[in-house]
Amino acid sequence: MASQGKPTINDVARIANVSKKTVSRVINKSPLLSDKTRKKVEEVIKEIGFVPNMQARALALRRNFIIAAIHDNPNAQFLVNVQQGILEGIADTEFGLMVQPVDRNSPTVEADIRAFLERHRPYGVVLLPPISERDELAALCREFDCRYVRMGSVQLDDPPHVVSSNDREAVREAVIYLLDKGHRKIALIEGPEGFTSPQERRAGFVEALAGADLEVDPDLVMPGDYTFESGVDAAEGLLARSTPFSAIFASNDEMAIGAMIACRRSGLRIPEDISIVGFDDTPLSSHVWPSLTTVHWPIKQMAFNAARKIVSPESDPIQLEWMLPSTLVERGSVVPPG
Amino acid sequence: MASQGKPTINDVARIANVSKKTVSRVINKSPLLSDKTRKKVEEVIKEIGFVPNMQARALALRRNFIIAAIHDNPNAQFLVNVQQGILEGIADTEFGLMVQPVDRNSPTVEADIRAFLERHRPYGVVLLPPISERDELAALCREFDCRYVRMGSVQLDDPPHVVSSNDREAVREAVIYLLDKGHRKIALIEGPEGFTSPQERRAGFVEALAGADLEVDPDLVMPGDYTFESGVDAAEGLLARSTPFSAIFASNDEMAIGAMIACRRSGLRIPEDISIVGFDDTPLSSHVWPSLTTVHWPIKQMAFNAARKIVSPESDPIQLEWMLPSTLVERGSVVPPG
DNA sequence: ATTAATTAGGTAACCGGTGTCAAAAGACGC
DNA sequence: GCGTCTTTTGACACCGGTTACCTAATTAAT
Repeated sequence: MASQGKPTINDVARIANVSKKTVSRVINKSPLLSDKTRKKVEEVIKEIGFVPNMQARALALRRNFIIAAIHDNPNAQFLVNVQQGILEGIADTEFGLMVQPVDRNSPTVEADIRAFLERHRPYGVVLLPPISERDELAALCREFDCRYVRMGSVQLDDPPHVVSSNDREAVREAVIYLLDKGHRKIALIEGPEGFTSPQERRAGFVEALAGADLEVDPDLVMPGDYTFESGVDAAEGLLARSTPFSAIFASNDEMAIGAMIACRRSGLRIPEDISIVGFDDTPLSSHVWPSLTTVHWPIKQMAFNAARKIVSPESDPIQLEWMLPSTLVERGSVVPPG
Repeated sequence: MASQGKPTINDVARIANVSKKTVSRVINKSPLLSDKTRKKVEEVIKEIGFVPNMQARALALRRNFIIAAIHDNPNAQFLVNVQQGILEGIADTEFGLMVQPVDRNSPTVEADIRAFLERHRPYGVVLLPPISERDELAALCREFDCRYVRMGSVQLDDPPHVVSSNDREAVREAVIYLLDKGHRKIALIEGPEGFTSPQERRAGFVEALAGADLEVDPDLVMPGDYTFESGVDAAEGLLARSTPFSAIFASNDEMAIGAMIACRRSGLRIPEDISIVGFDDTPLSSHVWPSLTTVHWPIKQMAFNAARKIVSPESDPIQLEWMLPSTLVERGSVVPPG
């Protein structure tokens, strides 16, 4: 039977001696249906192992059961966390997850995404940072009558469609934590330019120093691009400048770990000589030695919320927060200076 | 126009003053069609921005354009590599990628996967290791008339459906490399039991030693489960046993890096006191200090080949290899002993 | 020129579900 | 027992494509 093609709604209708529509009502749990017929049909369904065909349903309903995650972020851990979050968010539904990476630098990004949406017409889209910041993509989703949620590190001005984290505040707290430990000369390794998340993180850094009546020393600020290597380079750059510092705040964990390694190569001990704080709380951060004190970025929870927002927009029993706090995770890479 | 619902094949037919079927022929590049009509229809298509509806096509063709990656491997880098490989493999097609993680330990894995296949009926499935080793899953795919390719580290007995790497041979070479450097006491940190990939890697290890007339010292073999922590534990265990050794082969990079850290905590220098070789060639392996000499596992290429095999089973211009070599990448974690 | 072989294009049914609306069945009041 | 109201069910068209089959128009062959 299985190999003879899967049974269809027509088979069920014929065997149960009812109309297609009645079977349709049963599988859609329509309330206007007598218990007797419902039971009868359900038995037939179970007996012949009928499973409704999604493709047909998608055509008739003019909507499918697919959520797409569109991203341009090559970081593996980030991506996997997001995927897990979304998958948990749709776990009790009929939805499935598609992934579509795009190249942020390609001149055809927009066309590529359009082609993807045209082809697969996902019911909903989760736009991942940093490309989620582009308003054109949101417009594209609207054009395709496609629900969308943008994940970001900043309050994008697209109210019902945003799930964000409060990076600025979290960085502020992290730097205040360093200040409380007694650090006064704190270096900053920044993220790539042109995106809001590094900006927010920088803003938090600046605010924290300002709160302690300190100014940002340009000699203690180094650019980076969120890669391990850039963290190494940045730390080496800082060390070369010979402006003393006792702590580093790196805008993400990878760079923080790169910085740790660069410091160690220069004969400095972590945390005795240099304290380091990262951002993201990747698994790696607890694996390095010493383990990295870092800001937990609730990316998985954000992705979960984004997915819930798409699959059950209003009536979700869980009260979902659209602005999630990032929180400091104290580990072993910070001690008082000196 | 865009918001008024997307144009359909009927719109094209009406405007171009031809039948639906003719339009269908155009979009399917049917050869039995005059250039004149083709051009006329193509113009209309372009003009009104018609894009064929996949859902409808899927229903009529009784097949959709989705490849699913089913996996139970939580390793982020692995997963992302595989996804990238598959995506590159389908890049010039109309296919999209769905991901479906499963819990290998759940008693309902099989039912879960069945539900997934029933719901989404993907055209093809790439089964990722280690769960790809389970023959029941292959049977499931066959039951659903679903193309499938199993990725593995060993020649599974399912000929046209397997893409594998030659782990055993690669490990053999890696250990011979250590032997050539002069190491005689080489420890092994194994992967989790019950899967073939660690077995293959172990077999390669044993073969290499045998080739040098050496026997495996049980004191120098430690179990692991491919996690960082287990690498730390294993190395500590080895060190505690006080059977001397000058090199470690770890069955994957994470454990190798865990072992590096454990050794260093014990005051041993890498590579001066202990040489270490890993397996996988994750990005991390070139980021640690010293960088890790490791076996490159061509997982991305395997995934690419798997995808090609699904989307163009016979006629692929590229001659695809189904057994890919893993090759040694020499970096900084190995020196002669003593 | 006539017929046969090709080629171009159209018609209608179908893929497997869903919406609309009306008919049938049951419940209720008198 | 009859009409009315409500609940349950079915007929039918439709979603947007495809296949199978058929006809009309060319072209080639005799």
